Amino acid sequence: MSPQRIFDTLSGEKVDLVPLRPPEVGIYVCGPTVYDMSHIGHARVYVAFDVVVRWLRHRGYRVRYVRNYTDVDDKIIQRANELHEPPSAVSERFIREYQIDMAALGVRPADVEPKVTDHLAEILALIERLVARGLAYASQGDVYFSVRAFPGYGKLSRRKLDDLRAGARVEPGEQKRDPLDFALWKAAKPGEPAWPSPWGPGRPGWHIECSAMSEKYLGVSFDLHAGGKDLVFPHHENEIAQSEGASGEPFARVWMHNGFVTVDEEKMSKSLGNFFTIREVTAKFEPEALRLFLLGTHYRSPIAFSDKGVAEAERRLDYLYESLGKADLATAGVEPLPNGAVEEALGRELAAAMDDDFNTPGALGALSAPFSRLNELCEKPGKGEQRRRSLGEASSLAKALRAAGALLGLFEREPQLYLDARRGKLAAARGLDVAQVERLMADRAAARAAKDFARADALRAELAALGVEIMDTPRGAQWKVGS
RNA sequence: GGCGCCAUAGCCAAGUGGUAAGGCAAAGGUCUGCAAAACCUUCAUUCCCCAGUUCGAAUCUGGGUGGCGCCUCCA
Repeated sequence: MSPQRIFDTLSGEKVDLVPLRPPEVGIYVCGPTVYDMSHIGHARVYVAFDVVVRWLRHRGYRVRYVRNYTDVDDKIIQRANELHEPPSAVSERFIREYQIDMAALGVRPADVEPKVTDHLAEILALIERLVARGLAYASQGDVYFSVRAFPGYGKLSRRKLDDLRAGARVEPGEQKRDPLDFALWKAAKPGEPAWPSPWGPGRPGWHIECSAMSEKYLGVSFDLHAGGKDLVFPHHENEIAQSEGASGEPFARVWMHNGFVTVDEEKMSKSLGNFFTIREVTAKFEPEALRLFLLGTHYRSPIAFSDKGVAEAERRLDYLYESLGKADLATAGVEPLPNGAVEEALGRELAAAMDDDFNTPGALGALSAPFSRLNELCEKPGKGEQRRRSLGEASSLAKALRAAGALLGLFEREPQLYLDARRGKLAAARGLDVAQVERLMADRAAARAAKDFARADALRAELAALGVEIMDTPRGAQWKVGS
């Protein structure tokens, strides 16, 4: 088997995945800070790495996937104050909302989803190790990491300490020895959530949690660490400093970072205010269409979010489900043939794309020809023995396509359920009276049976005015709501 | 200012040395009572510009232009 290629931020090139303890692969993905609804940028990360995990498992790796929740943080506290709620109520609510969004997008839960608030002991132990090794120091209830004491600092983001100096920020009231130093532990101000520590009551800094929790669940050294590109510096750089500083061992072997979602050529972000929540988009479009849209661009490239783009993905998704639904009807009770050249090509092209740094656009491209073939077989199966062979091939092809889809987290639903739900939603959006449509459809069927084509066409026009498209099939007329 | 990324058809988007995947849109066709859907065909002698390396470059090197990102919370 050819090796899995992955672009590694640390080395700056594509590398072979060489697991530390094959066939196990440990992956840590930085999860959300739960203080608000998730936006499309979050959708992108978690869809991207959901596909990575699905693919690695398909390749036979035993993946241990850890994705945390940051449930203590300045922004959560601020939000809690605005809402006059305890911070824990805010974080718990947005964890639930996040889970709803992820489920809608077909993002499977990780194997371990640790929360910061459940890992104070591990975090405090790690900070103490850093202090003991001379890499961290306490200062008036805070504890800081001493960046200049860790020789490898900057290796992930390719920065020199002296270049960083100019931009380093010092918050008012901070007691750093060096502007580059960052907080491991923050002394609590009155009214803030706090845990006891050797340095007084306080809470963890942002970066230390990932070092502590990845070590607990994946070990000091592990295979893959991932997140959005914006985490390279300082978050992931700081994690390396903390983890390697404390252990003296290498931290994550390979680092993966996904590109941004942009709107009007700019990064989608909270501070710019140009973000769309996942919930807003999935109210308008099929959640799965958003997933398909996201997978249409390689995970490392920027992707320009637009309604137009998602709408196009949604039409494509309709096609995929309609094709599979057609195949289900046509091949009911048909014995599938053994896999042939089309299935073989599909598997090969899919693997070639995915093995090369998870090239999902390439993988989607590999689906096109087989779907065309599937439609051809189902619509024109021929007669007699020819028909048996056509439908047998269609049956095995549909199976192969579903398996391919499952690797990408696509078209896993029953086509008929998808199509019914979709039609219902579109009909409701248009305020269509489904009973009336069915009545007109029945009238038209009667007119057609009586060869009264003038009346049939008049009824078609009437339905078209309502936004209904008619499809005459060998099994009778079908209808759908035009988009 | 420092560091990094990107530029492929009307639109979206793969492809990182061997002669431009795929999707959308568009045009023609097959099928159909007429349609729709589906299927078939057509659709970049060319990959931002200039120079270079090479038998050969969208792919490598140098220069330019344009855009974006990180350096501060961010996925």
